[in-house]
Amino acid sequence: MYQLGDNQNTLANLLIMGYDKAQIIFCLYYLITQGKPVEERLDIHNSNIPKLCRSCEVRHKGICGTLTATELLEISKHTRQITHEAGVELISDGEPITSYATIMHGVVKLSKILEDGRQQVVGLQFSPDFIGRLFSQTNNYRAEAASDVQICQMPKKAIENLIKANPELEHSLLEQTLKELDEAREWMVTLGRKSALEKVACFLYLIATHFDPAYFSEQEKKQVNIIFDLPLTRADIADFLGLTVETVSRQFTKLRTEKLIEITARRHVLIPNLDKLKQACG
Amino acid sequence: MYQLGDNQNTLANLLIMGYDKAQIIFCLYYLITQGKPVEERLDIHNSNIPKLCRSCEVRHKGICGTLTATELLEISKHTRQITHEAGVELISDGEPITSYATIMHGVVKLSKILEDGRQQVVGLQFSPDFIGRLFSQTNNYRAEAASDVQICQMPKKAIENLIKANPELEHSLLEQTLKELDEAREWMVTLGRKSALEKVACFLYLIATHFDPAYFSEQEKKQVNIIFDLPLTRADIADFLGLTVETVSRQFTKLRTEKLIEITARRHVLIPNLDKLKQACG
DNA sequence: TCTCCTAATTGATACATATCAAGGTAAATG
DNA sequence: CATTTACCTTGATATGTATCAATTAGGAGA
Repeated sequence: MYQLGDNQNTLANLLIMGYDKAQIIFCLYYLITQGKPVEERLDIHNSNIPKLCRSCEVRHKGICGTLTATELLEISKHTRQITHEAGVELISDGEPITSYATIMHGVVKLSKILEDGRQQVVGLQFSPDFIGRLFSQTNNYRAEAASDVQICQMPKKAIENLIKANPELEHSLLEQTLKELDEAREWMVTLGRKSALEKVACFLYLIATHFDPAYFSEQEKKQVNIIFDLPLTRADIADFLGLTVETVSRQFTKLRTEKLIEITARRHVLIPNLDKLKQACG
Repeated sequence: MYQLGDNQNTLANLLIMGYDKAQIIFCLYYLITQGKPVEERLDIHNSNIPKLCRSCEVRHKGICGTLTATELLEISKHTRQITHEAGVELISDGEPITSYATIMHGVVKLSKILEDGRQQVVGLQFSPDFIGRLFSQTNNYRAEAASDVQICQMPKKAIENLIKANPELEHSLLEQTLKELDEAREWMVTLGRKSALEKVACFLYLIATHFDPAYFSEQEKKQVNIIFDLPLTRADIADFLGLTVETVSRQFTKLRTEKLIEITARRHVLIPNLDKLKQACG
């Protein structure tokens, strides 16, 4: 039998802060396996950076990059790093917003669904993007883990208070929002004015240049093949491009016969020449 | 012969601040017709609000709503209210950004053009929206006056300095950017997943609810017809919806035969029942 | 008021993509 | 290891929208 002890209050606070049951169970699991209070995870003697954040790859990127050590310490008291399997719903359309998150690993798919079931993917987000609609009571899209993802989640209130106190954080969020708006508008051109083949080429180009930027730029320098696993199923790709699965599949084979891509396993793609692929984007 | 006098420096400053020739000629015109220095337009004895802003309808809306009297006075030294005819290009894609603006009247069309000439309208903006891509060196879309528009223009530097000094302004801009992102994503659903008829219905619904909100809400209360002039040509509508002019035209006639709309003159539209139109949006 | 010019509509046809249907393939499960 | 299942591909056909072509309507200017 595991004794909660002082952690009981901590867990109660999680409830108040809007964490859902699954998240709290995760914390319980953490406590039991680690066998020590949550607070101890922050080691301020060793360094000014919270223990939780020290090994975090996005620590200096995204919104965390703008925070001071003190702020990071404060916010890290409320954040939880959570791993989700592909397919898990992170945000439900129309539901009240309780928390925000930063993507540490993986790809998150934002989508909207019409009453009759038609679905449109309205955005893909990668590390270190911030997910959740700021300053709103309810979500107006659905977010789902496209691949296995690791996110750093924090309660709505905590972020909102931090924003009020830190104009630099708000600036960073404005920059990300502007970037997302640019991307959304760029995608509108693809959705509205491009052929099926161009759409699929665009999608592959997007993934090739976003999925693992560090890896990509190395590859790019070497002028060799770019290899990656698609983070989406054909159905998701179709919903992103405003096409059907069948059409997406046909364009994949077309690109393959034109030697613009190679497909080994279903999701495994190799791009021999990124420039050529870019030209196929229209 | 008109003597510039002290205004010569003021005009020279306009050049430095990045105003283009047309705008400076407008200022000259203003000076000549008013016969007094630009600075006198600010009357700080009468009230704390700059004279230029006092009669402005968007004074309490958009970004101006967040400014203090002092800030308004400061910024109004650099702002110029400019009227443009429909069709005038306000922002050129790929060009350096020199100024931003708030829309006072009219509709502004944001578009992107592919090398082969295909065009996609990526946004429509109404009063009191802010136009221009913040924190970027170059524009990544084109902005054009869709109707005759009146804008309040200010140099890039002036706004950026004001943002640094005033977190509330940055918050307001973040809110608008988030709203635009919501709208862009909503439109992606329309572009990707809706039929031509639904697209046109959506467009009409959008205009009906945005064009003149004050007028609309009165009409709405009375449950009577909504009447407005379309701010776009059929070609622009087609580029907004990812369709051709012919298809747009056919859907207009279809909606007309289904009694969802009436078209008197080419651009003049009457909507007898907004709810029915909304249902046609899918 | 008339004429001209552009915008908009309408018609005929072509084509791209959707839809319906049937396999095939790789991973998951017993 | 066999079986199931979900995912993907391929084929045949249908359909919605684009394209090409002609006509009409409306507003600007003479």
